[in-house]
Amino acid sequence: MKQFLKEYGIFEEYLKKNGLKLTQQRFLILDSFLNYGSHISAEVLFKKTRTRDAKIGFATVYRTLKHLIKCQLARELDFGNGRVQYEPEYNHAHHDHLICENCGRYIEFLNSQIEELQEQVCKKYRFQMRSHRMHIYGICDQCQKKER
Amino acid sequence: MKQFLKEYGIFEEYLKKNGLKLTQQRFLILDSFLNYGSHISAEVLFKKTRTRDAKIGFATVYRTLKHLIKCQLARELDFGNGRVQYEPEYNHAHHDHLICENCGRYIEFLNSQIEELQEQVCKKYRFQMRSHRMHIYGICDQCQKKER
DNA sequence: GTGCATGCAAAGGCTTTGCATACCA
DNA sequence: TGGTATGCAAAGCCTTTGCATGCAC
Repeated sequence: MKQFLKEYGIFEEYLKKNGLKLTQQRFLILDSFLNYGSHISAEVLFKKTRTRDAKIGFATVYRTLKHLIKCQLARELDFGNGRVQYEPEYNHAHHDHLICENCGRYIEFLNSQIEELQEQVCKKYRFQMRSHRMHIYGICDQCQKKER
Repeated sequence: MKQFLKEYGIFEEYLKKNGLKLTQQRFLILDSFLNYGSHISAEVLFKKTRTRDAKIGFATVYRTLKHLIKCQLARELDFGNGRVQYEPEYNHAHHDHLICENCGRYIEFLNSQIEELQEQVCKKYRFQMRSHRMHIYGICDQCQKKER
């Protein structure tokens, strides 16, 4: 629990502000989440956390994730495979995803020209953008090589 | 059942090719789907079809939708609200969506520059694109006006 | 007639909720 | 001490599957 001090601080502040309690479980889940370092499903996060606290429950993981989203430490991602993924949001700039339909790998990318064009589109439709997601589905480089 | 002759033809051919049967229900569901003219959920499609055939079942709607996707008459869309939406694919060029988080309205748009940049991104990562989705979430013009 | 299709209901998978107990403040 | 948090299990929601009956071919 040495790194991610800022994130802990944000979570602590959020909990205090909302009259919520600073429990071991909540910080254990946050820590597992941040240490995973990539998109993670609630199930995997549950399992990861369980290796450190054998009694943790599924419901606690889901409830904690909701809090992490509220204080913008986490972000929800739905790749349309029936289970929501979560990824760290703090200190993690906006980006889009290439999703390999073969191995399930996610590649993050950011293209400022696309971002700018998105804003232009919104202007044209007088649409007030709050967030946006771009998902490109296909086959990644490594899987293409394997197929040959 | 006068319009959409081409779509009926495509479905018929698909069914025959795969040794499937041309049932009333299947064509009734296809017709309700095409006549709806916009993104539709399985539940709404079920209800729409039910007004024409009081005995139609949920499972038949889902099973038929799977076939419509296979023969590319329909396309699945997941806006991350827990239920999948379906939209006509035949004669309906690729486009992206602005999704109003207030009223739920979907606005379709297409920006060829964005499309081109997406291909460039894929090239850079040697990623073989199969499909892509861009969803912009926010508040639509009409809802902004109402808020004032 | 044969075999796929249907409709019903039950089961699945993921997520949320209810409730008694535990624990932070 | 008082009230929120937890863990368990049950319930919810959307979708799929199993099965007996029905219907297309």
